[in-house]
Amino acid sequence: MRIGDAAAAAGTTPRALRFYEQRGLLPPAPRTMTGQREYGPRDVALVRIIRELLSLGLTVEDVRSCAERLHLLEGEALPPYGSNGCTQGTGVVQRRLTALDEEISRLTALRERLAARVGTVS
Amino acid sequence: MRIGDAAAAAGTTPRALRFYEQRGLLPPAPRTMTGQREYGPRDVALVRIIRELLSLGLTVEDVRSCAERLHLLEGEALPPYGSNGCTQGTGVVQRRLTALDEEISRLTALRERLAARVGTVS
DNA sequence: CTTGCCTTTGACGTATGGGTCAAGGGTTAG
DNA sequence: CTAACCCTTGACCCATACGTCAAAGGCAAG
Repeated sequence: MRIGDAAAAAGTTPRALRFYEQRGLLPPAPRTMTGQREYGPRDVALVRIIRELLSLGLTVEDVRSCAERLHLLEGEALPPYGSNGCTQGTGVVQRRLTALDEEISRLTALRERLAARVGTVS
Repeated sequence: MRIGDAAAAAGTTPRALRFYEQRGLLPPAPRTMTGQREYGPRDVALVRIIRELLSLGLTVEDVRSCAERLHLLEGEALPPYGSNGCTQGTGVVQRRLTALDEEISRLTALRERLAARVGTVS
């Protein structure tokens, strides 16, 4: 499977896959004799996981920091998320939750101050 | 008053003042014969208002869109914010409030989905 | 063999609110 | 007059998660 098909199968673009590899979210893909990347179904599944984690608000750096754990998964089984694998152990999700809470508080306070400026017109 | 003093008086930097002027938040400052910008106390007050609006979460574009109303203020009186001047009439603040609410909702939903992934470990 | 799509790398663009030089000229105190 | 600081414009920098473009080569079908 070449990059275009793998990207489509994972619901994204070749550019994103190269980006994930460059940033260490994906292990370097094996290459054909002519230098083209080769992907298998496990890579597609891995990309799906990465994209889900990113869509949940984790940063590229967050995912990269637990990328080794993702790579360690052998066989065809994929991690059940809640119980082991990447999310637990590093605390990266906890830190993200904290950051999200802080951002929500900040925006809420901003909203209130802004609303106070314009009165209770709503 | 030249730009450095005006910026200091308004609690910011010369760069910011040039930036506001370039982006249309401030009217173009009159120049000396040698091309240096000249500011008065009213300009300083205007910059303070701009900075407060920005700190309240309005974007540069938001403030620019009501810049004319700000410029219209004559005499030494400054607007009481809540009752007239920029904030009311254009709806820009209302739109910002809506955008803030949407962002808060988005982050809150994200927070919940992320928390659900990791379980109720907290 | 050629056409046309796919892949490679590298470099630049996106939006925000300015920060940070850099080169050249103004201004003021001594 | 000169040092020391101030001002001018222009251009590049930050961080995010890629998109887009470009030049150059690979691959399968006709």
